[in-house]
Amino acid sequence: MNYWLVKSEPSTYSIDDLKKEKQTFWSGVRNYTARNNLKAMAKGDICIFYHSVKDPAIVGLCKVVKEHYQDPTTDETAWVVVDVAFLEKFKKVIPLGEVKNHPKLANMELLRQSRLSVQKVTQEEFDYIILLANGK
DNA sequence: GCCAACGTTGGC
DNA sequence: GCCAACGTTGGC
Repeated sequence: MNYWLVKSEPSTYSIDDLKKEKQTFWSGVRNYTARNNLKAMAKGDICIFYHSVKDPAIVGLCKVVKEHYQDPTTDETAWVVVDVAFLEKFKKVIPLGEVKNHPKLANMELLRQSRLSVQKVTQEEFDYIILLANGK
Protein backbone atom coordinates (compact mmCIF):
# COMPACT_ATOMS: atom_id res chain seq x y z
CA MET A 1 0.00 0.00 0.00
CA ASN A 2 1.30 3.39 -1.00
CA TYR A 3 0.70 7.00 -0.16
CA TRP A 4 0.28 9.82 -2.64
CA LEU A 5 -0.43 13.50 -2.79
CA VAL A 6 -2.87 14.90 -5.32
CA LYS A 7 -3.29 18.57 -6.05
CA SER A 8 -6.27 20.57 -7.07
CA GLU A 9 -7.10 24.22 -7.20
CA PRO A 10 -10.02 24.62 -4.82
CA SER A 11 -11.74 26.91 -7.31
CA THR A 12 -11.74 23.99 -9.75
CA TYR A 13 -12.35 21.06 -7.41
CA SER A 14 -12.00 21.28 -3.65
CA ILE A 15 -12.05 18.80 -0.79
CA ASP A 16 -15.53 20.11 -0.01
CA ASP A 17 -16.65 19.16 -3.51
CA LEU A 18 -15.31 15.65 -2.95
CA LYS A 19 -16.96 15.47 0.46
CA LYS A 20 -20.27 16.37 -1.15
CA GLU A 21 -19.88 13.94 -4.05
CA LYS A 22 -18.30 11.21 -1.89
CA GLN A 23 -16.42 9.92 -4.95
CA THR A 24 -15.00 11.24 -8.21
CA PHE A 25 -12.68 10.38 -11.06
CA TRP A 26 -9.43 12.31 -10.89
CA SER A 27 -9.26 13.86 -14.34
CA GLY A 28 -7.21 16.51 -16.04
CA VAL A 29 -3.71 15.17 -15.47
CA ARG A 30 -1.72 16.10 -18.60
CA ASN A 31 1.80 15.49 -17.47
CA TYR A 32 3.62 12.23 -18.03
CA THR A 33 5.27 11.99 -14.63
CA ALA A 34 1.97 12.63 -12.88
CA ARG A 35 0.24 10.21 -15.26
CA ASN A 36 2.75 7.51 -14.40
CA ASN A 37 2.00 8.04 -10.73
CA LEU A 38 -1.71 7.64 -11.42
CA LYS A 39 -0.93 4.37 -13.18
CA ALA A 40 1.09 3.20 -10.20
CA MET A 41 -1.79 3.71 -7.78
CA ALA A 42 -3.42 0.59 -6.40
CA LYS A 43 -6.87 0.14 -4.96
CA GLY A 44 -6.75 1.04 -1.27
CA ASP A 45 -3.87 3.51 -1.58
CA ILE A 46 -4.32 6.74 0.37
CA CYS A 47 -4.03 10.16 -1.26
CA ILE A 48 -3.36 13.37 0.57
CA PHE A 49 -5.58 16.10 -0.85
CA TYR A 50 -3.69 19.34 -1.43
CA HIS A 51 -5.18 22.70 -2.35
CA SER A 52 -2.92 24.71 -4.64
CA VAL A 53 -2.82 28.41 -5.57
CA LYS A 54 -5.41 29.83 -3.16
CA ASP A 55 -4.53 29.25 0.50
CA PRO A 56 -2.18 26.41 -0.42
CA ALA A 57 -2.50 23.67 2.19
CA ILE A 58 -2.84 19.97 2.88
CA VAL A 59 -6.54 19.68 3.62
CA GLY A 60 -7.57 16.04 3.89
CA LEU A 61 -7.48 12.47 2.67
CA CYS A 62 -9.05 10.34 -0.01
CA LYS A 63 -8.68 6.76 -1.08
CA VAL A 64 -8.17 5.03 -4.41
CA VAL A 65 -11.25 2.91 -5.10
CA LYS A 66 -10.66 2.12 -8.77
CA GLU A 67 -7.34 1.81 -10.52
CA HIS A 68 -6.42 3.74 -13.63
CA TYR A 69 -8.46 3.73 -16.81
CA GLN A 70 -8.76 5.92 -19.90
CA ASP A 71 -9.61 9.53 -19.07
CA PRO A 72 -13.22 9.93 -20.22
CA THR A 73 -12.75 13.66 -20.74
CA THR A 74 -10.34 13.21 -23.68
CA ASP A 75 -9.92 11.00 -26.73
CA GLU A 76 -6.16 10.96 -26.35
CA THR A 77 -5.26 7.52 -25.15
CA ALA A 78 -2.20 8.78 -23.30
CA TRP A 79 -4.19 10.03 -20.32
CA VAL A 80 -5.81 8.16 -17.48
CA VAL A 81 -7.85 8.77 -14.35
CA VAL A 82 -8.40 6.89 -11.11
CA ASP A 83 -11.50 6.88 -8.94
CA VAL A 84 -11.06 8.27 -5.45
CA ALA A 85 -13.44 8.35 -2.50
CA PHE A 86 -13.63 10.95 0.24
CA LEU A 87 -12.08 9.89 3.53
CA GLU A 88 -11.77 12.99 5.66
CA LYS A 89 -11.27 16.70 5.74
CA PHE A 90 -8.76 17.77 8.37
CA LYS A 91 -10.16 19.95 11.12
CA LYS A 92 -6.76 21.58 11.21
CA VAL A 93 -5.40 22.00 7.69
CA ILE A 94 -1.66 22.21 7.20
CA PRO A 95 -0.69 25.34 5.26
CA LEU A 96 2.22 25.05 2.85
CA GLY A 97 4.15 27.50 5.02
CA GLU A 98 3.88 25.11 7.92
CA VAL A 99 4.96 22.13 5.82
CA LYS A 100 8.12 24.07 5.04
CA ASN A 101 8.82 24.53 8.73
CA HIS A 102 9.07 20.84 9.52
CA PRO A 103 12.44 19.23 8.86
CA LYS A 104 10.76 15.84 8.54
CA LEU A 105 8.79 17.13 5.57
CA ALA A 106 11.62 19.06 3.94
CA ASN A 107 12.22 16.35 1.35
CA MET A 108 8.65 16.13 0.18
CA GLU A 109 8.23 16.40 -3.56
CA LEU A 110 5.69 19.08 -2.79
CA LEU A 111 8.58 21.34 -1.82
CA ARG A 112 11.22 20.06 -4.20
CA GLN A 113 9.11 19.87 -7.33
CA SER A 114 6.16 22.07 -6.71
CA ARG A 115 4.59 21.73 -10.13
CA LEU A 116 4.05 17.99 -10.13
CA SER A 117 0.35 17.40 -9.55
CA VAL A 118 0.44 13.74 -8.50
CA GLN A 119 3.28 12.84 -6.18
CA LYS A 120 4.50 9.95 -4.10
CA VAL A 121 4.59 10.39 -0.32
CA THR A 122 6.64 8.23 2.02
CA GLN A 123 5.17 6.38 4.99
CA GLU A 124 7.19 8.61 7.33
CA GLU A 125 5.95 11.80 5.71
CA PHE A 126 2.41 10.51 5.77
CA ASP A 127 2.55 9.55 9.44
CA TYR A 128 3.96 12.93 10.37
CA ILE A 129 1.29 14.77 8.40
CA ILE A 130 -1.38 12.80 10.27
CA LEU A 131 0.23 13.82 13.55
CA LEU A 132 0.14 17.48 12.51
CA ALA A 133 -3.45 17.22 11.33
CA ASN A 134 -4.41 15.81 14.71
CA GLY A 135 -3.04 18.88 16.41
CA LYS A 136 0.44 17.44 17.03
C1' DG B 1 20.09 15.23 -30.28
C1' DC B 2 20.54 20.04 -28.89
C1' DC B 3 18.62 24.18 -27.59
C1' DA B 4 15.72 28.33 -27.88
C1' DA B 5 11.08 29.75 -27.56
C1' DC B 6 7.00 29.32 -25.56
C1' DG B 7 3.18 27.79 -22.42
C1' DT B 8 1.65 26.36 -17.87
C1' DT B 9 1.76 25.81 -12.96
C1' DG B 10 1.86 27.64 -8.67
C1' DG B 11 3.92 30.52 -4.80
C1' DC B 12 4.04 34.98 -3.26
C1' DG C 1 0.32 40.58 -11.37
C1' DC C 2 4.95 38.92 -11.31
C1' DC C 3 8.25 35.56 -11.72
C1' DA C 4 10.70 31.06 -11.17
C1' DA C 5 10.59 26.33 -12.38
C1' DC C 6 9.60 23.10 -15.43
C1' DG C 7 7.61 20.65 -19.57
C1' DT C 8 6.80 20.66 -24.46
C1' DT C 9 7.50 21.96 -29.14
C1' DG C 10 9.92 22.68 -33.15
C1' DG C 11 13.95 24.34 -35.97
C1' DC C 12 18.31 23.03 -37.17
